[in-house]
Amino acid sequence: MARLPLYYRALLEITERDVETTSSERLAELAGVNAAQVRKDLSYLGSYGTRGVGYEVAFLVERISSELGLTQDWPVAIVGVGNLGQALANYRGFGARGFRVLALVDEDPAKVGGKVGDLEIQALDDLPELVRERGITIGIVATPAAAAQSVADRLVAAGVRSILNFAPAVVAVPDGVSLRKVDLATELQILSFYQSHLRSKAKAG
Amino acid sequence: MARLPLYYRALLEITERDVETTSSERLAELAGVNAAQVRKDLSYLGSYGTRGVGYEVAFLVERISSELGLTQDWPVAIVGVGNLGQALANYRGFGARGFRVLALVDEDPAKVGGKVGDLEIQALDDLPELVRERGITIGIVATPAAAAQSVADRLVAAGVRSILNFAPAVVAVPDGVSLRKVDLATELQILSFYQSHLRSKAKAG
DNA sequence: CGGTGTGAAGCCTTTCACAGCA
DNA sequence: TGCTGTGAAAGGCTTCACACCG
Repeated sequence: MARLPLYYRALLEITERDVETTSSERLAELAGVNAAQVRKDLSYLGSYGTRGVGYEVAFLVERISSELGLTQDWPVAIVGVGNLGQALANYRGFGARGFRVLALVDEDPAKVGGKVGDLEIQALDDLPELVRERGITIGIVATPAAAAQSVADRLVAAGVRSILNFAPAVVAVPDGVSLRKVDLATELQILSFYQSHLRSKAKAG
Repeated sequence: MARLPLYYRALLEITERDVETTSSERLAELAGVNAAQVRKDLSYLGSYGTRGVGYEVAFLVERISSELGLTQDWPVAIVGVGNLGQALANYRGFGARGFRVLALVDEDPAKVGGKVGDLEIQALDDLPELVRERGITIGIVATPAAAAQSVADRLVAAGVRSILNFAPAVVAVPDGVSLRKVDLATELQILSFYQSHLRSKAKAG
């Protein structure tokens, strides 16, 4: 369920305010969705609310953490150390929630051996070894479009089962591998579309 | 229509191969969607296909460009010049399609006056002036979560009607303003969810 | 009372299937 | 014959509305 991370964030916010209990309505507001939807989503995890009262914040945080698999660390490899790859490597938002960038890989021999923070950039051929030794479970593709499919193939071959693709290209993966994409140019084009048509309400996708 | 950018990209790929005509099936493959969907989407722009033959590539590129508003330049301002903001400022993928980063803004006085590439970082208070003078139409929010809402408010107040939010926070905007969000931590959490549940097929969202 | 849990309705998107035209 | 354009069916997701319980 793609909304769990939203609820998770909302609950953390509530926690910071030392509130012990919350309602679906309050959660809905913080997550920017409908209250009935919150209840339906949460009921999918089990009946953890108290009628007339609401949900116990601490318990729910625990429950969602476990559902999202945030109780353990997930070693991440970034392939393609250009502008974007470097920024992602330095981005603090990842480490905060158990995602640790433990490998940087680039095709360009001139970049191999260089460092970003504490991490050394390694060659594409080292991927299988890196995945094995560092327990990499998630691969981030931050290469140009042309390289994306072949990089994804090599990640899969190395044993990675989750891929986040930033390259502006359609990538195919075998069954059993999860793929998500973030396409910056597409996002801007969608905004441009709405701007041209003077409509309102681009969905926050 | 959120799939137009995909078709656009697919068509550009086809153009590079000097192919003059293409079918919905071929487009579907390149865009990673269903063929019937391609036809339905394109028919929404008008009946530009030839039965028994397919679509004329050059014409369709033209038509979609105009629909997406890519025939003109869109000046962009980036607010928040941390790791991510800097990377976005340097990212070539934007400029390629008419999105020009013409302003960098940061709240931190220590950063104001600094440079990223040719652009000088300016103060938040300069936003209205920047928007007016440089014709900014799109604002990119690359601040920490806590600042996101207030930055968005200031962008809107300055006259910006399209916002792309990278901060991990829910942001509200008035009617008439388009908002899209890109949440890196959420994407990873969704992958983590699928990984924990050993399922396949995370939708490429 | 107040707020959850949930069947049912409603809405929107995707897919099918095929008529119709070059 | 081949591929588009599109009505109709299917499916999925969201919202409503309310029974039920603390």
